[in-house]
Amino acid sequence: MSTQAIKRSAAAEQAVRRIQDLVQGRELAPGERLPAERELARQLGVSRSTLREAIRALVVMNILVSRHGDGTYVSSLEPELLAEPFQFIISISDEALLHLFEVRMVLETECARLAASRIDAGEIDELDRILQDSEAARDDPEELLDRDVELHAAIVRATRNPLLIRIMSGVGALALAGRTKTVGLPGVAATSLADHARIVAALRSGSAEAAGAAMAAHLEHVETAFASRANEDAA
Amino acid sequence: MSTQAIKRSAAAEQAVRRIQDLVQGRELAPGERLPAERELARQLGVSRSTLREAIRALVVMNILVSRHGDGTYVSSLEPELLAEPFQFIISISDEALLHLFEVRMVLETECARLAASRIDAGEIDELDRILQDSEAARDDPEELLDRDVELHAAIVRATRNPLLIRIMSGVGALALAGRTKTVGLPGVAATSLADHARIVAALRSGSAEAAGAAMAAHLEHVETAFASRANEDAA
DNA sequence: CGGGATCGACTGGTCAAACCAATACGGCGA
DNA sequence: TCGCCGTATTGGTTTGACCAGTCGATCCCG
Repeated sequence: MSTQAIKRSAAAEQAVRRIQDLVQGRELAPGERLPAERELARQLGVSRSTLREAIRALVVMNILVSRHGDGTYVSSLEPELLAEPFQFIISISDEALLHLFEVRMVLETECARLAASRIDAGEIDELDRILQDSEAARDDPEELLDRDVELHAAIVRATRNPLLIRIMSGVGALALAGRTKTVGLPGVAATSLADHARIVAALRSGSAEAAGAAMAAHLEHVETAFASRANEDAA
Repeated sequence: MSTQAIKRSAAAEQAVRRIQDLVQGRELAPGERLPAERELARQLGVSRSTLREAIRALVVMNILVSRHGDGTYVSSLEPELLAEPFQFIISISDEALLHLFEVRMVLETECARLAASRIDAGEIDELDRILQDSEAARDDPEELLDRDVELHAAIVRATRNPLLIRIMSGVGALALAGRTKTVGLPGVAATSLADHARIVAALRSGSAEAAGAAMAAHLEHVETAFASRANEDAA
């Protein structure tokens, strides 16, 4: 490890950058162990406290992993892991519910398309199981909502795209707030069950077009149901 | 601020989560000032060192901003700002970059479709201006990159969907890291100029289909250019 | 001789108290 | 009124101590 003393000011910031560069430059490989804090602090010419601030920052970003009593290691650096904190960016927003349907329409239909060509047998089995559970919970709105969320999440996962999964889980968190308002509407539950079955069938057939269309239709059903209820409320 | 003592173990981790929740729940607004470290540490029931680790982590993620001698503030929370630290992800692996292309393909083509039906004359003028500036900067990669980003951002804004704009500005910040790898490739600049002109023309005509197709074609060009470079590197 | 319990060295986690350094702000003087 | 300066306040860094897990070698017992 190439290490040079760090000037006293902005020491923590520079320590972060230094370590990050070592990781980025592959001088520290995924899974590799860092020197002990006391030793690394000495090498970098900063105090242990300052170094710990730097390490903590990188741990929170899932670039490093600290194991109490053992040591600090470079994480696997899987995109899935590194993308995790990214979700925060979207979950910040709150004025979003109005435009949520549009975003879901864009993202989820395309997710369904991608999933159609990548989903494997095991995942299709999982979708079938969720459908069965949904049927069984036909009269339990709470349970139905959970299965709803589970189904959509499983489809997104089948895209195998970590970034997309992160973005959708952010959007999904927002969607949850909206869904609690729509699931209770008369007829929506039954319609959604049928829609979901159609989506899964399309995924099984492997047709991207059919899967996308089925998802789009589903979202449209929910949206119109929500819109009409909003109108009734206004009346 | 609602604060409760934190159990001694995993104190730093919990302090991060606590503050993050306050920000996410808007109990701490963008630009708002946090209590002084010594005071906040007392409120959270942790030592100042531990609290500083938490604060440092959030500073590195651009969620907080510390000003020496002044105080610690919540950042503007602009998506571009929050996404910046995660450019690291893209630079780490080409795999992540491919995921990013996929996400852009999904989102930006749909943005172009939406924009086609909502864009107004003033925005089209702006796009024309950007195109002209791009032409003028044909031989200045730096400038060309800026205009590239500007054009894509303008199209996204034309969707008039705040949530979509938010998500895309996060994705756009990530894309920045990738674009620096692609802009310099021979032929890409010229191809992109032509692609951009075609996209703007489609938007002017108001055809959602044409706009989406033009955007999809553009992204595909860039992706294949990158993929072929990656192959050359491997050879 | 084999295997399990034990102990100690090492590692990260937390705390405390002090001092440095930059900023804000109020009072003072020109 | 304007500008300077001092002081209180705030973040930045350091040091040293102790707590709390983990690992591995050693020791003892069966």
